[in-house]
Amino acid sequence: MIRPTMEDVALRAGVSRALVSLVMRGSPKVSELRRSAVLKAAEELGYSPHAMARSLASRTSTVLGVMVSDLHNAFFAEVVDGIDEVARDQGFDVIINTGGRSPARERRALESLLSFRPAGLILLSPVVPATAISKAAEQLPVVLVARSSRVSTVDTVNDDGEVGARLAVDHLVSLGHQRIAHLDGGEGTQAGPRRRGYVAAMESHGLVPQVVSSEYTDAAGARAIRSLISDRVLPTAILSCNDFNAVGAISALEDAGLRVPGDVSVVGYDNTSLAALRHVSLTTIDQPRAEFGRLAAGALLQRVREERTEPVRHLLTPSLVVRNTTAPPATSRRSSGSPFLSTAGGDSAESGSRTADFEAKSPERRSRDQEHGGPR
Amino acid sequence: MIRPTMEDVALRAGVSRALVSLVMRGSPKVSELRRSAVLKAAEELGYSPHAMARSLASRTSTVLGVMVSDLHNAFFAEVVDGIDEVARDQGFDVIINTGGRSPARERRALESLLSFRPAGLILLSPVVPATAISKAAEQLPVVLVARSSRVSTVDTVNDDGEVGARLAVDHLVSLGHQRIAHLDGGEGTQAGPRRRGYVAAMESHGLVPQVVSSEYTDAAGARAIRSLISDRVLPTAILSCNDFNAVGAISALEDAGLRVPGDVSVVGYDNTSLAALRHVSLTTIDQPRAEFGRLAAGALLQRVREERTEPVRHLLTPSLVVRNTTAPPATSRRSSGSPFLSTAGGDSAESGSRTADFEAKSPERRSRDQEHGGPR
DNA sequence: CTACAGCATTAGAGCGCTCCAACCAATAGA
DNA sequence: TCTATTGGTTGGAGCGCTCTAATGCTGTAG
Repeated sequence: MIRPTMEDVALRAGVSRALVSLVMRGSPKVSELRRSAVLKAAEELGYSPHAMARSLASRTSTVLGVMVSDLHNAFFAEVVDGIDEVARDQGFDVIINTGGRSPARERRALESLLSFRPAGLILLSPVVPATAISKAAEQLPVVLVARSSRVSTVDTVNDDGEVGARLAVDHLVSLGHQRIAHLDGGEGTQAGPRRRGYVAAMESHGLVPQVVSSEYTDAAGARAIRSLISDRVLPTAILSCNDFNAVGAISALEDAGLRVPGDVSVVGYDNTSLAALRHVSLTTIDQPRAEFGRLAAGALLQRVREERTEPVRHLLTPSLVVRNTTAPPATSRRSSGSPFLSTAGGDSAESGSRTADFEAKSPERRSRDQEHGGPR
Repeated sequence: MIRPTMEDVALRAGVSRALVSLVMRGSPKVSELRRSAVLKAAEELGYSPHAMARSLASRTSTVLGVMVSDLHNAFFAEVVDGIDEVARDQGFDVIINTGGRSPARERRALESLLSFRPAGLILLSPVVPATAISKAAEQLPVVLVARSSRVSTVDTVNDDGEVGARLAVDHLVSLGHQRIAHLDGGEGTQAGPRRRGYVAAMESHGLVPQVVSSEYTDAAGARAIRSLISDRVLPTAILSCNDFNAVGAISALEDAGLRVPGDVSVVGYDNTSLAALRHVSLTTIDQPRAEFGRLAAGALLQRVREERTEPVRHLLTPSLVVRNTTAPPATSRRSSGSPFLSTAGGDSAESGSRTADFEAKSPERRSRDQEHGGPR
């Protein structure tokens, strides 16, 4: 249970501790003779450097701290992949922490991460108050992902929810839909931009927005649909605030005897692995998650190396992924649809002519099966 | 960007560094006067102790390292929840790392974790060779979750896959099924016990096991079903190796015009959040994941405190969660079923009488909606 | 008045490492 | 021959902290 120190290696190799240090750091100014002797001794002793002592002595760190607000969400796993990739390339280690979406726990997690004196911090969608973030930013470089900030010492990486919502609306309009409702994400940080994008896109097509209050869960999606049905104001297409919500919406629609996409089209948001399951096969908006991670790590390392002091605000463009939950609306003339579909509204007739100007950005259909490994 | 040290606090409070140290560690042998003076100075300076310097000086650590083999899998998130809970209670910090299911990356992740000289290590379903694990175990306490080991210095926490598979088979038999196939998990660590449990359960009911080679992905589940259909040996019930596989199987069944559970019942394994989605509503086997984490952390801390030296092997009992993908088989007399159902086999007629002796262990139906938060 | 607790406080060594300045050949230049 | 120069090597200070032993300071007993 006791690990050998540099002193032990030096003794065994018959050199000084300082020389061992040089070898361990790959210094070029060590003779081949000594180098191999040291390496051999280290190998025999099972020595590996003590990261904390090293960073204490060098007053630098090769560690990046990452706080994940919610480990249950696979969204973050992919961001971490991107971070990991860049960090590894540049010789940095990553340590992760989680706050479980609770401000108190997150605060503790932040403190804990800080106590390691990492070179920098990446916070994935943190829920702690902005003051806690800017306080941390006084001590080391901080990058925020999926959360915005106005503090000039922190960089941010976000997706452009307005563009994403617009992509979805354009897609539905190009299919011929005119009555498109948005199941809103409520308080969620990204709900605002998505809602704004939806409203703006609808208006730019001359259509009437219909925002239904909902949440980021499948239960909330189902609830919203049931209320639309009982109010007899069900549209021909739904844009959910995220994939979970969309899946809940689909269930409720099917429970009511409606077919997706036959009677109602549904678009999700996030392109979680859930959406890619053939059983679900959800048309949705994809965010370049790994790219989020790469950009975040890149921005952080720039700060760490003091190559930049002005803040960077990455706003990534999401893309549309067309799968099997969207289709042209059932033509109202044939009226083959359900009795739930309301006949009111639709005061814009010319929107069909805009179909042509739609074009999905890099639609991806690649299978994501690899990602679904079960526990072993 | 420069953090204050203990020295700074001492100076400002007009005391010695050693006294500050005592206050920081909550020592009782400090007068109230000095204590508050120190605390005030620390607060004003925004001081917080340097974890690495502390652990270096004290030659102890309050950090538990956790290596997660796959962050994308929500299974591990819940295990981490359990670990976190216990660790926090006992004043330990948790740092997480991931190896992305690649032995090479995992090895590096292990090294990285080790370089922090944590008090102990928990490895969640690692794929590194056993030698790497036992080498690590020479340096600090190690607990394995979802992977077994024979090394006497490492503790393990696993679910009893044999019992889980038996629960599933018993459930299906109690519904009247006799032709039950198992879609096998192949090389996955837990696939063996599940397969053995399935075979043993089938035989104990006097039924003929039908093991179909598959994998832990939804694509593999679909593939397996298609081959069963084309071979005309589709049973009335399927026990998948995990939930993803089950969802793939269900899709393939539905694509072929079969109804679940009307024509074929399907049982998953793991009770991932996926299974709980109302759109999926999968009957499955639940593992007490948070309990895994709690037990792992508990076992680790025992070793850390040197309260125990003999290995501990936790084997937790899974439970059946009945949802909507299982039902009694379509009676063959009416033969309303599909042309795919083979008529061969079924050499045991008395198994129906065993229906009564089945009882699910703590079947849980509580909604897991809370867990499906989208990114914000 | 001295002795001796008992308590609060502190000096100083040291944890495993890095880094700087110094050192020591060995070679090159004058 | 003597001084620079270079490349390899080393001692020692110090990173921010803990911990042990020693210190000073009451207060009480002898």
